[in-house]
Amino acid sequence: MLSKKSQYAFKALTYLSEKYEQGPVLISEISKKKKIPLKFLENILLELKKAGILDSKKGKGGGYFLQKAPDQITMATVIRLINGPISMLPCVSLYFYERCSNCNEKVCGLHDMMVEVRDATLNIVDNRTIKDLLVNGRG
Amino acid sequence: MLSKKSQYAFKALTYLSEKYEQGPVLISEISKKKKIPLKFLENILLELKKAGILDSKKGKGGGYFLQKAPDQITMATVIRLINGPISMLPCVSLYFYERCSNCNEKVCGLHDMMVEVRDATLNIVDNRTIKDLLVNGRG
DNA sequence: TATAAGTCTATAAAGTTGGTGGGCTATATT
DNA sequence: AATATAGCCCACCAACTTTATAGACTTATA
Repeated sequence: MLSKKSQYAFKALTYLSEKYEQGPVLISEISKKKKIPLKFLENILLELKKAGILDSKKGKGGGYFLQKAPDQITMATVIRLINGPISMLPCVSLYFYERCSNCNEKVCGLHDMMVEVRDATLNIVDNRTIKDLLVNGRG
Repeated sequence: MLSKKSQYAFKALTYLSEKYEQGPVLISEISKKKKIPLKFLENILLELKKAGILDSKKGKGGGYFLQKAPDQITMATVIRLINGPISMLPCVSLYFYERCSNCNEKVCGLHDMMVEVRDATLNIVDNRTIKDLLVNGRG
């Protein structure tokens, strides 16, 4: 399941997409409009910034804004950053791989099945962007 | 990600599948062979029993055994029981549905996308059983 | 009735999640 | 230069979940 933090991140990104190329947006504005706890949102936005998804400006007239176009930010990137692995097992993860302790990946039925699930999921989240979150005034 | 508990459950079910219709198997035997903490395994097996997946016999000569054939126990059933929702959001879950707090499902891009992910995942885990976990002496 | 083996209840350590508080730093304006 | 604005950073915390463990209880068999 996606954490609440991830859901907040998507709401914030949706909001910032609507304001894309319209200058910096205040954290407090996003917090208010999307009903996200201010300080928690602060952490999330900072994380998105450090990952190169957002950028910010300090001082008066400052705020946060998208660093790339909405259709250049994939769902997979955001999920991995804020939520963690997309795979159901560490041993099938592409970005968070960890060896299985008590089983041999090469002869593990569960492994094979989870690879399938991973690929089916990636097929969607790798090919969708946050632009897809705001079709027809949605969000 | 699947919890350690889920992985233990699958290992135990794999082992019990190999011994299907060969009489009760001791918890301690499964624990030893699959390297699963005994008391933890106890809880897991009991849960699987209460869900009608396993059955047991007490006293001497007792133990656990599959209540259905391995190919009659879907992955989805076990995951939902031991791990929880398969969906990435409560608002798209079929078995653990919960309404979204601050968004309208009918006009939510994230919702729509997560429905896709759910269906792609279900398409696999609904059509695989624990029999598929033990192809060619695997496990 | 002794023993084997599952069942039930309770507890607890460790880690994760969701959230807060307060001070620091950079920027714009006057 | 002073001040106000707004993001940055650090530290902490309560609640919950995960991963167990301990011990007493029940039931079946020989």
